Amino acid sequence: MFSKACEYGIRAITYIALQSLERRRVSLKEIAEEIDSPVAFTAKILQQLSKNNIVDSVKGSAGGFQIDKERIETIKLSEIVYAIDGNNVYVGCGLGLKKCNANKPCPVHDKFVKIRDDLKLMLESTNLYEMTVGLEVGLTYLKR
Amino acid sequence: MFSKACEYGIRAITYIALQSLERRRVSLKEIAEEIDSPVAFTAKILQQLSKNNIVDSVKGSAGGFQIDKERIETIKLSEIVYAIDGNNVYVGCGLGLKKCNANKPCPVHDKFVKIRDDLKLMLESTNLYEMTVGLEVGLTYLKR
DNA sequence: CTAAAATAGGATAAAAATGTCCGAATTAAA
DNA sequence: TTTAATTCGGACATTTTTATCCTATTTTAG
Repeated sequence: MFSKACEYGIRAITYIALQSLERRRVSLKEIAEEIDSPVAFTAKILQQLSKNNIVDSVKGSAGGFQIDKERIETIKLSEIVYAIDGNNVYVGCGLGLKKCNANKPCPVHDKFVKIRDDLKLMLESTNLYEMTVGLEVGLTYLKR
Repeated sequence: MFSKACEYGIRAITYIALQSLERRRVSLKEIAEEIDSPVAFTAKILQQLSKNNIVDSVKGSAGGFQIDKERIETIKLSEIVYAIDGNNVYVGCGLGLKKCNANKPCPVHDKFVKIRDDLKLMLESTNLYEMTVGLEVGLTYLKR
């Protein structure tokens, strides 16, 4: 559904959000360990998310990544996905047609629109805070 | 959502089905033209679909691809997708975790399960015949 | 001021997906 | 029986995605 980069990105941001709730700034190394992802690759993804103002990065010793506590509830899963995978998830024909739309639809246009709309709605209505809730109490996980 | 190979595959099979309704066997060349796909790559995909008994291939002059008329209504979109992309679409965590399940779920497990189940249901309940219906009357398209 | 710890970012490498080429095998028709 | 039209299948090429490496830069602490 998403690229590997996007999967790592979501997991990374979720972990950062969890720690940011307690005002802990976390290092790339810690993030990669906690979400079980390749360090350098994760760095690239976080750079991109930083440029898109989803996460704040601080250079230097004692630097790392964090998210404004107030923003954790307002950042939507859709924004993270968009920052990494662009609008590939939403746009584009299920059968790969360039100009598939309601006027000139592919044979499964309507059925795909339904699925995509549901996905879009889900991503847009899921915020970062919800994603952290289960983690604290060991109900949900970010690795394995 | 699907790989390019799978997109071409679905379009190819749909075109073959459309022609098979009138007992026309079609060549690779014709298929690739009608669905606007790379010829040699489409050949590989059709080989695979042929091995999975979704399409019949006939070698030699006047050879080509066709589907038993009776099977067109029973072949499901899900079978085509499975033959090319395997169960990637259904299985696997949205965030890329190896062992994500109801017991040890990722933070968005339930929400993804919902989307995936809907997609699965859609693919399993869509047969090849429905996909050809609009094509004959110019309501749906397989290229552009 | 220096050293250590961290992110930034360019260059490169490896792997996977996509796409091409060509000869072999098969079949129908001339 | 030869030729032409076709699929089959292996090898190769290209592009994209994933991943690594290394140096530069920034910042804190001593």
